[in-house]
Amino acid sequence: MTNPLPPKTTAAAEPAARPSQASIVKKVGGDKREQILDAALELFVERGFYGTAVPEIADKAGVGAGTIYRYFDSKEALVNAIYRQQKMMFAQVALGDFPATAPTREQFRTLWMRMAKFATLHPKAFVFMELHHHQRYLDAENVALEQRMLDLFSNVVVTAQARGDLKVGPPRLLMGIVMGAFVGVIRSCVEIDQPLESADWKLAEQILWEAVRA
Amino acid sequence: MTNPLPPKTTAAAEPAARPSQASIVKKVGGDKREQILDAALELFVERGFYGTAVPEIADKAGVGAGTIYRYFDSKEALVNAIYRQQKMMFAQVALGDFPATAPTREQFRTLWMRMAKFATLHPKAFVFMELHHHQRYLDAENVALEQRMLDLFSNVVVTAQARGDLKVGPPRLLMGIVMGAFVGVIRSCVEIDQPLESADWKLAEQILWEAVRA
Amino acid sequence: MTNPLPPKTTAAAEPAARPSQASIVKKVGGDKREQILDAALELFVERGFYGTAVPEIADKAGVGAGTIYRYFDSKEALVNAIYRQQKMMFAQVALGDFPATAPTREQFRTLWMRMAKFATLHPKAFVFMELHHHQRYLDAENVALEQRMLDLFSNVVVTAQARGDLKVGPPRLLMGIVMGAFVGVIRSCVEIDQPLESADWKLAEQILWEAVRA
Amino acid sequence: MTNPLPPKTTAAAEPAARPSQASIVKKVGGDKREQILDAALELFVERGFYGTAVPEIADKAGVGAGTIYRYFDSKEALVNAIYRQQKMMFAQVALGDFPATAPTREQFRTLWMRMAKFATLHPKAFVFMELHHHQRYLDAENVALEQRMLDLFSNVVVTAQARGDLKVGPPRLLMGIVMGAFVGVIRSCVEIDQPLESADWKLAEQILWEAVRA
DNA sequence: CATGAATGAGTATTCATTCAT
DNA sequence: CATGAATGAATACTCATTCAT
Repeated sequence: MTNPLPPKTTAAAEPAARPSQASIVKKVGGDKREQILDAALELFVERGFYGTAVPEIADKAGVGAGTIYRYFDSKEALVNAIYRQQKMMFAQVALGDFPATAPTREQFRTLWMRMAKFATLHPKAFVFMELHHHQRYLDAENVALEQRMLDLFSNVVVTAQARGDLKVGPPRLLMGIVMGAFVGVIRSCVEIDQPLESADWKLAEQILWEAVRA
Repeated sequence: MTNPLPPKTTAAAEPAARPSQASIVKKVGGDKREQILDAALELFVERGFYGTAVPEIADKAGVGAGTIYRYFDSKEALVNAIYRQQKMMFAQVALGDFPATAPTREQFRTLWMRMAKFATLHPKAFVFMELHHHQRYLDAENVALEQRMLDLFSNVVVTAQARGDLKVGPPRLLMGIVMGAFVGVIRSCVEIDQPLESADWKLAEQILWEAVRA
Repeated sequence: MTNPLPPKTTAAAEPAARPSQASIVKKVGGDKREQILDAALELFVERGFYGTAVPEIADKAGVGAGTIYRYFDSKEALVNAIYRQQKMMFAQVALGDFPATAPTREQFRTLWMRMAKFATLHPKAFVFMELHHHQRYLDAENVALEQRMLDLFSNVVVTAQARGDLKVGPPRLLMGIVMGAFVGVIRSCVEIDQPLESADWKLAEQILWEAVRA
Repeated sequence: MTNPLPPKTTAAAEPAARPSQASIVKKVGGDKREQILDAALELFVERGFYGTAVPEIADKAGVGAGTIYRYFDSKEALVNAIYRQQKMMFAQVALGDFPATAPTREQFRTLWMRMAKFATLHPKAFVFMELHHHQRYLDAENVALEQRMLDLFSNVVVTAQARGDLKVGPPRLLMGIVMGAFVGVIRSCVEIDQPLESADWKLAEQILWEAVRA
């Protein structure tokens, strides 16, 4: 036993292709970064930010602990990067090409089903965003991002109220109800680790619409 | 259904109010314990379990760091004690003397307004319970306690569905919607640190009832 | 009896020399571990196990406090590693290639002088083993190791008694006398921090032989 | 040489038995002090000085933790008090009314058997004295006490050597051998928690005498 | 006198981060 | 670039000692 811990031959002795690539070989270089983000997301969801050790993330990502600091300035920067990434992806899915001129009923359905789609594809990401909402370690940019999205949603609600399609009342209240209910639905199926049926998503949508319609 | 959660819950698990008071000044003894529980609740809500240092709790409670360990075996025991305490208090308020024979509409209103009352009086406690739901450091007793409460709520829903008063569908889904919406409402006002008006609580109740009624 | 204590002793229990050296500079890696062991040995002898703080060990070893935990799981694991190491080294020196067929007189002299040699080279190690004998924090493996060595010595005594070369009487008694006297001699010179002359070692050997010979 | 260790240097150092009892009820007051000394002796032997917590001592002694500080200034003062007490008692038994004019053989036997008697009656005390020999927390008085006893023994040896009754050689060596062997014998029976038979004590005495006689 | 609740300095241990290889 | 050994500041927890009752 000369070398008790052989120097872990990382399968691919690949020549680093620089994380910042503008084009083709997006995979190789970005791989490590993605691995880290994925591992961290999962662990942060399971154990929280302070409950997760950086070496644990490195282990799960299959990289050295020091490597994480090549891609992120600090643990805090990492959690902020995840938050930003997920929030942007969520915004893309939920609000991209939003049918601004469609009837409220259709807007509501569109939003709900898009959110449902996102949450089904990325349940961890959704829970992550919920948990890290308003945490002290979120940076200014993420706080602003959060605010902007809130405003967007708020705007939709106010507009719909103005059209007389939604119940009158504090927009915050209506949004809180709808978003809260959505999270509640997500949780109810995450807890038993079993995705919701499509029919149930539609039922939920119907229920919530009846709740907030004028 | 007068006492939904019989006091069987391991009273022995906590030293309760260990300090032996001779007689008159009953306050002094239990005070320290309460101070610690209060301070910890607040900090756990703000920074999470792992994000809160024991000496911080001690500082905020106005006691020595070592004193915490006279009342609780460990930081984990402390968070479990808080969880248990709050959950029991919530159960007391929400489910104590529950109108089991009343019409569903009234049951719903009763439950909602009681929860609203609790959340208004103890907003931190409510957020605390939400955050610590299903955390790894919750002990078996608390997991069981959580389950029992879920079953109680579930039972109410199933009964009401059987009576044809609520929409058909997975009880978990309905409960998730209602509880989620409730949490969403709480959050919408906790975030701006401003309690909800009584009228808004009633509005919210009305909205949710319309959402789930048959 | 060439290898009285085969190296079966849980090599895996300790990471041995975890640092993986490429090849040449084999020293650097194991150095830290040795430094820690040496520093700890000295301090444990001077102040005892509980009287020695881990940072003190780190200071004396010239490493960071955290580094100790890269090499040893805990303070207890450290003291056990030292005990094991010293006991094995002692066994090697004292019992390695033991003249099992030689006359008792020569066996006695051999054993005594080897022990004397060891104790002269590693006086601290000897005192360490004496002090930590039968302490609560010794692990099962070390307890077994201790027992095995006792049995070996005991066997030698019993054999010699059978040959009629030693006084009759409880082997434990004879061993206690010889080993106790040996320790007494060591102490008498450790206390004044001055090694014993070779002539005195021979005198002591002569004295003890006359004590136990038939 | 009737009283080899004149009593009470620094009588004032300890409050002795402060509790003022006129005469009859001697028990109650001094009891506590004795209980503490006894409990501490036992625990110090089992777990060492630093390994024993003051409240543990209090528990075992059946007194409050604060009470210990009524009788001893500190934990260190307590261990010193025990050491002093035991050493004095040992001196009393071993050296009281020492047969200074008797033949060396008889002196040797007397000393050995008295020590054996003491060690049989107070095995814990004996082990305690061995373990705490030369510890940093022994105060000056105890160090001096230890030295005085050593000198006494040394004197006996030198005298006997001068008479030609003992082997020539460093007195320290001879004493180390005899005292070490004695301790070895004690240990050999303490380890198996079984007192030595009277016959074995005599055998050991015979063996050691043959070892050191001229 | 006796107590034991309270304390905070001190302990073992962990972990984010750095840096030599 | 990637690594993981090394670090020391920070953490949970302990314990000698005090002091109000």
